[in-house]
Amino acid sequence: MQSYTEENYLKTIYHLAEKTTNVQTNAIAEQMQTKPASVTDMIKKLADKGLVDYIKYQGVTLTETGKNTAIDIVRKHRLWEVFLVDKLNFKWDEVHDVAEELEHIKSIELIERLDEFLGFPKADPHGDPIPDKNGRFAKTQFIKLIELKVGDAGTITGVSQHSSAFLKHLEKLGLTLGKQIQINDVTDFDGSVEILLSDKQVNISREVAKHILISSNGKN
Amino acid sequence: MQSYTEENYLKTIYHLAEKTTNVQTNAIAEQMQTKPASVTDMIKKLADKGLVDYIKYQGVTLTETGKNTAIDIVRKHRLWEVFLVDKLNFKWDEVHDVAEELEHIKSIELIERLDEFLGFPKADPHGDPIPDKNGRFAKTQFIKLIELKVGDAGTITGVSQHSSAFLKHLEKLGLTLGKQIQINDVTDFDGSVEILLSDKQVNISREVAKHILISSNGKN
DNA sequence: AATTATTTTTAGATTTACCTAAAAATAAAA
DNA sequence: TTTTATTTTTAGGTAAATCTAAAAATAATT
Ligand SMILES: [Mn+2]
Ligand SMILES: [Mn+2]
Ligand SMILES: [Mn+2]
Ligand SMILES: [Mn+2]
Repeated sequence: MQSYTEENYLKTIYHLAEKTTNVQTNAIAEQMQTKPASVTDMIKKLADKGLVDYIKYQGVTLTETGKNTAIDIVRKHRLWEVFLVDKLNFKWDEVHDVAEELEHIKSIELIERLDEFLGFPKADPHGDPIPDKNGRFAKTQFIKLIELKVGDAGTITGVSQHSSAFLKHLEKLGLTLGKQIQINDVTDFDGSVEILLSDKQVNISREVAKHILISSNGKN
Repeated sequence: MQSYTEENYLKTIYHLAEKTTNVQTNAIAEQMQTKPASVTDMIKKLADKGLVDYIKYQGVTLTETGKNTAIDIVRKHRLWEVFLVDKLNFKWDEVHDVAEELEHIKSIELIERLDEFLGFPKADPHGDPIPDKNGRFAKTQFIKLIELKVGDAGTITGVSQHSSAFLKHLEKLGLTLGKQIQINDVTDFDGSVEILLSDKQVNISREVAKHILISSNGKN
């Protein structure tokens, strides 16, 4: 049984490991809004518990057990997000902090039944995949919108940035999950992208385009 | 802002204060499965925060703020219990421990929307009243089944014992909330009570009869 | 009223999750 | 390959919530 704090560390390490194989102390500290010294302390504890492999100065990797635990927390987090949006009418930019707390409720039964109640959803409100009760989930094949070329079309199926400001911005522009888009033009001047969305046209900055994930379905 | 622990103390004090005006250290310790010394420490902290009035050796009482905080936690606890039973199909004897955790999730928005989602329920699965968002609730007028006389009738509207064993027992006997009952007989030998329930007859011990709450609706 | 029993509080420790400041190891630059 | 910069760890300490053992206050009995 892990403490809330341990669970948060495991989840953070898991997410960081999606980008770099060896997760560094400083990266964890930044993500968790804490100090590197505190991270070292916690890493030692997690290593003692067999949840991470740790060699001094070489960063950490999750063990099988550690990874499974992390995936389970991710599963809970995403299921709760679906609940908040689908059932309680939260907006997709409002759910993260509450889910951050709810993910730590310890009851297998609860999460099984919640999953069923929600109709066994495959993705959360941000398009991130929800692991099933065995921790399995399809590794979704996304392309960043910024990588599309003029003429390319696709469907918005995810975002790689979960800040409320970013999500609110997308919402205002009508760039929500499931929407069909096509690239009309890429502005020479600032690299901003002109998108065709249903009938209207929308212009988004490079920065925004980087964080929209597209499942490509045409024109190439 | 209170810690989970502080919230649990406040709730415990609130419940104990329903029975005795001055809540004693030992009573809190027993209820919270901790030692009296720990309780004294916590009481001092709660007193410093203005949540309880405390005179050494004289026990504690909740201040207005403390009472409001406690009621808010009770509200959350009971709403989550309704959610678990109504939406996730938990049995009434399975919800307590999970609700014990869920009640500490800190989000006013969450609980408002949950309340609405559930249809603003007035009572939890055990018949206990759910305070509204201003902390107000009707003080329900119950009679213990054991106090009824032969011939008296009424409706089961609550229980004063929440242990899983007790609730499972009631369920098996068909003595669930909303059921109409009538007292057929009280056995001389052991004081057990013979109840008419729909068409069948049920015999319950004095101990069980003490913890069933009836809203009397007839024959007197 | 004195004695005994119960309740409550204090004193001193422990564990968890943090912190700061300084030392040690590793990586990057000159 | 030194020197410098960055990263990571250690050393020593704090605050929250607990504990045990012992002392103090209150309540109950003789
Ligand atoms: Mn969390
Ligand atoms: Mn999400
Ligand atoms: Mn609780
Ligand atoms: Mn209840």
